[in-house]
Amino acid sequence: MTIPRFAQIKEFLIGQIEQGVLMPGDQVPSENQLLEQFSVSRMTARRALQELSDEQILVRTQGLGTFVADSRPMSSLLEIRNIADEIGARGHQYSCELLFLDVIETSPQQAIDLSVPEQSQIFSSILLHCENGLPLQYEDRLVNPTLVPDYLKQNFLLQTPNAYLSKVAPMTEADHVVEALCVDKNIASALEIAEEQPCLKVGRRTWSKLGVVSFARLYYPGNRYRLGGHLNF
Amino acid sequence: MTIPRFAQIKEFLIGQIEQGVLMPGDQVPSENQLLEQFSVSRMTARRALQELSDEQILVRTQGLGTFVADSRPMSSLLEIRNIADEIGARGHQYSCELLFLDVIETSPQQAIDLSVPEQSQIFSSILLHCENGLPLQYEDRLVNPTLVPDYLKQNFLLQTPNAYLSKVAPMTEADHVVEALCVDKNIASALEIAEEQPCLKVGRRTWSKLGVVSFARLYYPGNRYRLGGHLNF
DNA sequence: CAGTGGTCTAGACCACTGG
DNA sequence: CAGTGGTCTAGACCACTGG
Repeated sequence: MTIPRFAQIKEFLIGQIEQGVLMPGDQVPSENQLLEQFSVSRMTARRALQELSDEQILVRTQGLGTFVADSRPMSSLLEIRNIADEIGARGHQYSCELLFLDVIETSPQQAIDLSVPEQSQIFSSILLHCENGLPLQYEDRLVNPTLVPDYLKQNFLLQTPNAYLSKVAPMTEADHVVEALCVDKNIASALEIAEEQPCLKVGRRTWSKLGVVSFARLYYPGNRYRLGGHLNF
Repeated sequence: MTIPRFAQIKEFLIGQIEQGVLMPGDQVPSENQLLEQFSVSRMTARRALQELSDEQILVRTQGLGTFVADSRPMSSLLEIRNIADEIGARGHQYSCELLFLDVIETSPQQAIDLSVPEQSQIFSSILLHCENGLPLQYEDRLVNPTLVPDYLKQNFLLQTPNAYLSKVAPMTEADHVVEALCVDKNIASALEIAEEQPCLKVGRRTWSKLGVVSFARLYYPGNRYRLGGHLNF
C-alpha cells in the first residue's frame, strides 16, 4: 500500500516538470544529489531516473547528466500535430479563418460523439486552416464546456484550438476514424474545391484524465493532403 | 565493447524463444536459477528478466514466476491486420479473387517504392478481397524476390499475401501513406463502384531485418470502409 | 580532474502464490 | 511451507564528459 521510494522520487520529478519548475532541456538532480535529498541508496535514486528515461520523459548521457526531454513523443502514426506547426515546418505560410464560435445544443449524434447527455449546451467552433492562402483543413469541433469553460473566450487566430486544448486539458487518449468521401456544398466552397472532389475526413475524439474533451471532424482536400505514419515493431 | 552480463542473459533467453525451446506460456528460469546458471548477482539476473518484461517479451507475476508472453502486441493505430481476419472477426464471409501474379520489370517509381535498382525483375500480385461477396479491398502489391523467392508459388486464395509474408519475412517496420482519391476505370470496375466514388488509398511499405519486403497499394471504396485507431499517451 | 551515468555484487526484508 | 518476484541497501569499479 505504501508507495515505493523510487516511485516517490519519480512523482517528485514529474511534479517539478508539470509545474514548470523543470523545463525541457533543464538538467535534473543527479543520482548522487537525489541520493542525499531522499536518503536512499544510489540504486533507488537511479531507478527513478532510469524509468523516467525509459518513459522518454528524461534523457540521460553518461558523463553529462540527466535532462528533461524536449517533448513527450507520441505514437508516430496519425500523430496529433498542430496544423499550424505542420505548415510552418514545411516552410509555408499559415493562416486561419474563424467561421463559427458559439454555444450550441447537441443533436443526438453530437451528444454521443462528445459523451454528454442529449440536448446539452456545448461549445462549437469551425475554423478554416490555410497553407500559403490555400485552404487545407476544415475543422469542425465540439468541446465539452465542463472541462474547458473558457473555450469561447480564446482568440483562435493566434492559437489553434488544438494548441489551446493541449495546454488546458492535456490529452491522455485519442480515437481516430479516417475515411474518404465527398463533402457537402458548404464545406466544399470553404475548401475551394468542387463538390465531386474526394476528401479525407479524420474524426478525432480526445480524452483527458477527466473525460472526453473534444470531438473534431477534420476535412482535407484529397488532392492537397495525405496522412503518413511510420511503425516500429 | 564487452557485452554486459544482463544483456548476455537477455540474448540467451531471446535465443531460446526464437529457437522454439521456450514457447509462449512457458515458464522461464527464475531469478535464482539464472543467478546460479550465469554466476551473477540476483540484481543482474533480475535486470535481464525485468527488461524483457518491459519489452513485453516476458510476463512476470509475483509468487508465480516469469513466462513467455503470448505474442508481441503491435501499435494499435493503423495496425497491420489481415483483411481476411478482419472480415471474419465481423462474422462476415471472406472471399478473394486473384487478378494478377507474375514477374514484372520495375518502372522508376516502383523501383523507388521497393528500394531496388531500376529495371529489376520483381514479383507483382493483384488481388480483390471481398466481404459477403462485395469487393472491399483492391490489393496491388510489389514484392522483393530476393527476400521472398517463393512468392509466386503460393496459393493466395488459401492464404493472403499479408499472412504469407508475415510468416516468411517477419515485419520489423512499416510505413503508411493514407489519401483520398478517385481511382482509375480498371480499379473502379473491379471494386464495382462508379469512377466518381471517392476511395481510400493506403500505401504501405513493410520492412524485415533484411530490407524492404513489400510495397502494397490498398484501395477501399470510401462508402464501405473506414480506418480506425486508438492512441494512449 | 571531479562529477556523471552504466554495470555489478552480496546481502536483506517483504508480499504474494501454490501445495 | 518453499519458491517466486518487488524493493532496497551500501558498497565497488568503470567509461565518459567537461573544464
